[in-house]
Amino acid sequence: MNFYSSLIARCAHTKSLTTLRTVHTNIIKSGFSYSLLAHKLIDAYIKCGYLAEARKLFDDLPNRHVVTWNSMISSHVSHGKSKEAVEFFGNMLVEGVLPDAYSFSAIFKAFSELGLRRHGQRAHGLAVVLGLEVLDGFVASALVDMYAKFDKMRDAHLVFDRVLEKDVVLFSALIVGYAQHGLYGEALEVFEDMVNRGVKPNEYTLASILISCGNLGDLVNGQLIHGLVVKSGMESVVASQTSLLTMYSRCSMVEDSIKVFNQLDYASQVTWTSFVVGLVHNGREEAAVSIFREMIRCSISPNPFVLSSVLHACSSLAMLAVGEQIHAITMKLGVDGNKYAGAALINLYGKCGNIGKARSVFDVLSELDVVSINSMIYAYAQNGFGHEALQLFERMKKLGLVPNGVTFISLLLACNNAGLVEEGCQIFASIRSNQNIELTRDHFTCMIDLLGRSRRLEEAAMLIQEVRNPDVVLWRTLLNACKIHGEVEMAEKIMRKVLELSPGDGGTHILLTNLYASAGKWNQVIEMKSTIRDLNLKKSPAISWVDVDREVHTFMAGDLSHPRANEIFEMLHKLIEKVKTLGYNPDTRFVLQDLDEEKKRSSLYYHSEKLAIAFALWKTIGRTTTIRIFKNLRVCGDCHSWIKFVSHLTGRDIIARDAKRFHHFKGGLCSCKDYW
DNA sequence: GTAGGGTTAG
Repeated sequence: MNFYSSLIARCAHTKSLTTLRTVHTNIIKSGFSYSLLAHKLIDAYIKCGYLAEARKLFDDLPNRHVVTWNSMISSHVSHGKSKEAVEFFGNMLVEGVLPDAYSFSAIFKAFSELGLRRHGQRAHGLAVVLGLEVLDGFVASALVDMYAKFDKMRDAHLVFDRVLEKDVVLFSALIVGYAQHGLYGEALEVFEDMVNRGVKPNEYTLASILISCGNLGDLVNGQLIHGLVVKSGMESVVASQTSLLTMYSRCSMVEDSIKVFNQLDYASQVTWTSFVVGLVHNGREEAAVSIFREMIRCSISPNPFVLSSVLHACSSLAMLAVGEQIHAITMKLGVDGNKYAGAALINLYGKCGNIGKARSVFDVLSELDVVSINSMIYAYAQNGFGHEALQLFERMKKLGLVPNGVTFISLLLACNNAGLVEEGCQIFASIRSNQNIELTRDHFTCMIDLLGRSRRLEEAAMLIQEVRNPDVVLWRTLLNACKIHGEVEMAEKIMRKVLELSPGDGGTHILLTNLYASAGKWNQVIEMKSTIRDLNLKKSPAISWVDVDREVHTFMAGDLSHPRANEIFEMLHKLIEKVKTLGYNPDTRFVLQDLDEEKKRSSLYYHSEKLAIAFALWKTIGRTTTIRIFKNLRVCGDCHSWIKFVSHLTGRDIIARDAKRFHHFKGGLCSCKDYW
């Protein structure tokens, strides 16, 4: 008996299941009544992680003691089998065995995991009746944790208050609860209380409290707690390090977060992830990509968090090639159906103008939610696919998902970029009647742009009246519409309004100058230019860039600085002569200087977007790849027409992303259907 | 003889 007993104990200690089974068989063979050893066997099977066998023994056991019930309950909870744990708990009550502190501390977690709120409350009542609620720290902290997970922070705090001897775990459970509900100030208050009472925080407490400081942007407390981490010797604990790093990056102290990272002996997957996320948060996209690469080199498998984050970095830099590599990694890991990674991929392809690929990512998503559909609607919107965006909105409604503010902004943008005025008006009306969506300035701006550009200027002006504090952007949107339709008088009125709001607004002066120029009012142009000079307003220069073979080349108008300028200009001249025979006629209305016709024409020829395209075509002669160019301002009308001819002439697809949207040129046509 | 809380994302 003692012999077997110690054998079982050894198996449990070394977690060797095979030996345990041999011992078990031998006990049966020896004809030994093993009911005396059964408890030990159950315990050993649990320690070896073999719950099925433990259960078999347990089911055959006569007189089951509360300790064995507890073992069955807690082992099932910790193996993620909360449903079974709840069944054990119920059966235990049916058999008339009273639960003790051990049973409660395990079972509350099962309830919260299964979302069984009423069960949890009933069990809480029983714990109160049995006098176990607040006397045992384990029970109380499990209760606090359960209520926090049920979003009942008030109940959590009430239980907490009733406990007389509060230990570090109880404090931490409440702090974590507050922090996870975004109540960082409350978390800090509890932490302060804890320190005042002389309860020493541990790594769990510190991790949560650092996150709270970070999210509050409270660098002072953050640094204080950093000191505490060092003092309590918790510096080398992965979670403390990760939270420290996150705290510094949320407080915009990137350099400090880099310092923390560089001092690590070992970084876990979560640490790498936090670091990359922090860099992206702080606009350090390139650093984020290179850290991500290092992570891969260190054989750390990336999770959807870091993939999503680094993909966002790629989209904001329009690094399509790198993004595609990461897409490949995502597929290899089999997480391309993950909604976070998927939304980031859709965003990437949308921002790089590859709507087909965005859609194919969307189609393999394993779970559709509002955000993932929003990403796809936004991608369609940016690229001028209005009808497709609207169709997706219908699908969203059919799936029973509730559209949010972002959905409506994307839909209005989609209508705007596709010139779908009536549809846009309908969407706007449905936002008005939707109780759950607040009409924001962005919604108005979009709508005013849509109406204004389709010459419904009066309606657009009426709409502005509804906005409480119309800002410069809003007025400038209307001004832009006036410019498109040559409405000088209205524009002048608006100009006065804008200058009241913001006397030195450069963009407005430039818009009005351009309007006078396109209306041929050169005297006013000269006047405006001198005002601009007096105000010392600078017009941001037009820049276009193009990514050829993973190298970015930048061009300004008439730019001779490129090392291959000769070849580029030669190519450009050839292109211009050829497209002229196809019907291209330089449109000098887009030259905003008072020059003679010939000079106006030649100033058009050297616009930055034309140079970028000529370069890309020269560099990729003989290939059929799509050319992608980017421009910091809106693409010029003459260039737009020229690019259409070039796409027809060369048979190449050209995608231009300007400050506002995408243009896909193919076979002499543009996806915007000349409406932008 | 059994038990508690943490760090990463649109």
